[in-house]
Amino acid sequence: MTLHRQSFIITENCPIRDVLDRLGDRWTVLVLHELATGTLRFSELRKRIADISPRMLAQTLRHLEQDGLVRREVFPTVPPRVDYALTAMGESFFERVEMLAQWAADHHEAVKAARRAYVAPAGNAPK
Amino acid sequence: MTLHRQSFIITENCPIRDVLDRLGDRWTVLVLHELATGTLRFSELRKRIADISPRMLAQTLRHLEQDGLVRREVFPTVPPRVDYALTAMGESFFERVEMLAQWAADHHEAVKAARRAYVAPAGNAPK
DNA sequence: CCGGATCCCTTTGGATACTG
DNA sequence: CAGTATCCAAAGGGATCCGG
Repeated sequence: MTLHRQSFIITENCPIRDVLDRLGDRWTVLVLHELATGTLRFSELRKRIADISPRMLAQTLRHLEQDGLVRREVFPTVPPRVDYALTAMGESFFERVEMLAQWAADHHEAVKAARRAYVAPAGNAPK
Repeated sequence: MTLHRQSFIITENCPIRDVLDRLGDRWTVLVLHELATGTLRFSELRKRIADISPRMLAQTLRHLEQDGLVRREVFPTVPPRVDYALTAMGESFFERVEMLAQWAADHHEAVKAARRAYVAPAGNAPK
């Protein structure tokens, strides 16, 4: 999500953006969800998420690591082994995300009902 | 965010996805933030968000309306006037989003510090 | 086993033009 | 005023190959 100059809330380093940009991509929440269950290796994460490509898994983990939400530990064995785990900050972040997920679960039926009941406003097409 | 078959958490109608897909786009949170201050007209929203295009504002509002988070009221006057306001569900949703934003504000410095301190793992480039 | 580099297709969203 | 239609550029992300 590239940010744009000149907006009410989007300033150069708006904290809200810094968080939401991460939630916006397709995999971050899933990775956090899996790591919340405990330390996992790269290949274990791949198995659990199943349809994530190694490229996106690595990228997602790099971002989370960079932000201090995930800790990466390398074992110089052969074959190599790399462990990933949530940091304390990662856990506290995930708590909030879970609360949002809880809201979603609680209101999912209401949202789906609203979608079914919805009728589009009469559009005014040009031409 | 197109969902893919066969994943641990991503099922056909995963509630988490239903929520996060909305948070992921660029404008939803901003629109919610503005509407949280009270009822607004289309053009008022445009002024407040400033760099949103009419296309994206309309699209974002349609989505929110469809999900039952925003109520749309048309006045058949001339010139036309359309009001937008959060529904009760929209307000309760925004509460959670704000809690996430609060976390972001609280930890923004820590995250930025982590980013500065971060050194990329020794890459293994081909060739 | 871990994960970077490259290629390429798909989706998102900005700019512009137009209508009821 | 309140939108919709169309076109197009940029970003996201999958597939594949490769090297430590």
